[in-house]
Amino acid sequence: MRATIKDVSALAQVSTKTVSRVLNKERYVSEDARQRVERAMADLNFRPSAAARTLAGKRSFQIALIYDNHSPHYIHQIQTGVWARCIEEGVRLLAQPSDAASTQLADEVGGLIDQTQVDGVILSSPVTDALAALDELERRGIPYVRISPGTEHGRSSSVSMDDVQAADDMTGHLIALGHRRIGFIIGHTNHTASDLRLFGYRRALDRAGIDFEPKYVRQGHFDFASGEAAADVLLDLPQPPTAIFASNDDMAAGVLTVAHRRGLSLPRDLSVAGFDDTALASQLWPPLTTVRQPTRELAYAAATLLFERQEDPVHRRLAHELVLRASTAAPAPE
Amino acid sequence: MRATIKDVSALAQVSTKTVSRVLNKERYVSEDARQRVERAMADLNFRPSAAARTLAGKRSFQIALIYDNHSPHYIHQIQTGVWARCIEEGVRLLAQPSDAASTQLADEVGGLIDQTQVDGVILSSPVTDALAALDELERRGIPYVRISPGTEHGRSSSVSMDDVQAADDMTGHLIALGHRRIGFIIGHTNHTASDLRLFGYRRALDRAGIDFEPKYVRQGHFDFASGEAAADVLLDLPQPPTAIFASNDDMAAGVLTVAHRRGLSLPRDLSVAGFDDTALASQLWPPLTTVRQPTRELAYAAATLLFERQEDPVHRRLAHELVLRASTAAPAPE
DNA sequence: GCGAGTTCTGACATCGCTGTCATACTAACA
DNA sequence: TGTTAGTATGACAGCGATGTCAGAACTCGC
Repeated sequence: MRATIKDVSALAQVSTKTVSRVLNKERYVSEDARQRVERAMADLNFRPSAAARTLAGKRSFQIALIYDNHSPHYIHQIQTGVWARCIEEGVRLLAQPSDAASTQLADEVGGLIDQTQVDGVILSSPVTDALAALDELERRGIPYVRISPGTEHGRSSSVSMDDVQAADDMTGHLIALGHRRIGFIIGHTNHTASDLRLFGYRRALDRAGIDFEPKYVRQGHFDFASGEAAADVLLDLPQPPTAIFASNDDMAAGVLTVAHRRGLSLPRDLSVAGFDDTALASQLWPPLTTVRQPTRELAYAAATLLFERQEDPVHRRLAHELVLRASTAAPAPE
Repeated sequence: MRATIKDVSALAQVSTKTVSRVLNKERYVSEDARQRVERAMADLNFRPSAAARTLAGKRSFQIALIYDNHSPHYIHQIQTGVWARCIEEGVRLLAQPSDAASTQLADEVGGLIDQTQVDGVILSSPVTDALAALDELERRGIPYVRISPGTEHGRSSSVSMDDVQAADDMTGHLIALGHRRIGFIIGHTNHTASDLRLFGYRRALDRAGIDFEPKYVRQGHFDFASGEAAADVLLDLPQPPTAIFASNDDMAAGVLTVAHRRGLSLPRDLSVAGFDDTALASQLWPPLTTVRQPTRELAYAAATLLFERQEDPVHRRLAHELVLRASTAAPAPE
C-alpha cells in the first residue's frame, strides 16, 4: 500500500504534524527531526496525496493552462515552456483547450477552478482577451498571467513581445532590399496581435515615404488556406507586389505554394516573409525569412511570474529577432 | 463562497448522502428527491470539489496522458483526440511529457499515480514500450491503454494502425508508377514503428521481384535534418534512386529541400513520399504524397477503451489511407 | 536567576466528500 | 396478515493531509 504521513511519523518517531512541516519546508523543525523524517520518507517511498493536501490546505499544486489556438507549433511551444517551469516548481499542469469566443468560457473557467482549486492560471492569446473569463478569475482571487494579451494590459501580469516593432522591422527589411510594392496579409481578427502587426507594417511604409495602398493588404485567418487565397488575389493585381509579408508562417507557406504553382522563381520574382519562426519556416522551400517569436520563453516567463506572486501587475517584454533566410531578396529590376 | 454538498442538501431538504447519490448517478434515488437536488445544485451553482471526491472515494476524475514525441503535430493530434473523449466523460486530463529512455521514468510514473491517483493512463509511442513504467502501472492496478505499442502487444489494451501494410502500400504505389530504385529513410530507432515500416517497404519490393539494396536505405531520426542528410547521401549515389520514401513527413520535407537545393525538378526528377499526413505535408511544395495516419482517431479510441474498462486486453486497429498528392509521379525515362 | 522572546513539538479539529451499514418504506405473493 | 425482495434514505466514520493553538524547551540580556 501507499505510505501515508502516519506511516512516516511512526517510523521517524515524530508527530504527523512534524512530518507535514518537513514536507512543506516550514521553519521550526530541528535538524535532528528533519533528518529522521527525510530518512523515513525515503525508506517508505512516501508520496503525499495531492487530493488530501488540496482538501486540507490552501494549495493544490496544480496550475491550468488555458488556450485556444489552432497552430500546433505554437501550442506545443507554449506547453513546453510552461511545463519546464512547473517541473522546477514541483507543480502539475492541467491542459485546458477551449473556445475563446464561446459564451460558456467563463463558466467553464469557473468550473475548472471550483473543481480543481488550481493555484493559478496561465492564459494564452486569444483567451487572454476573454474578459468574462478574467472576471471569473478575479472574483475567485486566482492569480493569473496572460501571454500576449491584446487588451486591458494593466489588468494583470503579462508577458509579450513587441508585435508592432517586429512587423515594422520586417517591413523595413523588405524596403531596404529595394521593395516598394509590399503585400501584407492580416492575421485572424480574434487576435489583437493582428492589428499590431498591421500597424507596424504601415508605420514602416510611412517612415520610408511609401504610400499605404489598401489593395496590397488582404485579410487572412492565420491558416494556410487563407494565405493561399490572399496570395492569389495579390498576384492577380495589374501591378502585383514584389514582396508579400504574411502575419504568420502558415499563411506565408500558402503564399509560397501559390507562387510555386504559378511557376514563379523564388525569391527572384517574389520575396515572401512570415512571422513566428515555427519549425515549418525552415522546412519550406525556399526557407522562410520570418520573425522569431520567443514563444517558449514567453511561456516560461509567464509561469515564472505566476509563481512569483507579485503584488501589482508586472509586464515582461521579450525580444524578437529577424531571421533572414532565402525567401527574401532584392526585387528583379523592372 | 463555493457551495458544498451540505449547502445543497440543506436547500433540497435531503441528506448529504442523497446529494452524493444524485451527483454520482447512483441507483435508488426517488424521482422527487433527484429533482429537488438537481434544482438546488443549479441554484447554488454547485461544483463538487475534485480533491474531496478523490480523497473520500475511489475515483479522481483525472487521467494522465504520457508522451515523449518531438513532433508537435503528432502530439497535438493525440492530445486533441484524448481530450475530446475526456470532455464527454467529464474527466480532466493531465499532460505529462516525459523521456521514454530515462531510467527515472518508472519512478516518475509511480509518483504521478501516488500523488494524483489518476483513474487511468494513456501512453503514446514510444513511452508505450518503456517496460519498467508498465510494471509500475500494473503494480498499482491502474488501467492503461497504449497507442501504437511496439512490444508485448498482449500485455494491455491498445490501439494501432498497420504500419507494415501502410509502408507496403506506399512502396507498392511507387512501384506501380514505374520506380525501381526506391530509397527509404528509416525512422527513429526508439520507435518500433520504424522497423515495421522498413519491413513493409521490403515486403513490397520483394513481392514485385525487386532486389533489396542496402545502399538505398538510410537511417534517420524522424526529424527534418536527418531527412536532409539521408537525401544527400542517396542522391550522391552513382545510380541515385528515382523515388525516396521517408518514414515520416518531417524527413520527407528534408528530402524536398535537398532536391530543391540541387535544382531538381519535382516530381519529374525525383518522387518523394512521406508518412503521417501532418499539416506540414500539404503545405510543402510540391504537396506531399503520404500515408494518413489516423492519429486523432487513435487517441480518441484509446480513451474510449480506457473508460470502457475491459476485463481482458482489447486491441483496435484503425485504417490508414494513402494520400496521393503531387510529390510522386512516374520516373523520367532514362 | 528571571522574564521575554524565539524555537520546536504534538493534540486535535477540519477540509468536502464517499463508503458502510442500519433502517424504513413499498409492492407482491402465499 | 406475514414474509420477502427490492427500493429509498440518512447517520456516521473516515479518506490523508494541514491549520490552529497550546505548551515545552531553549536562548538571551540584565
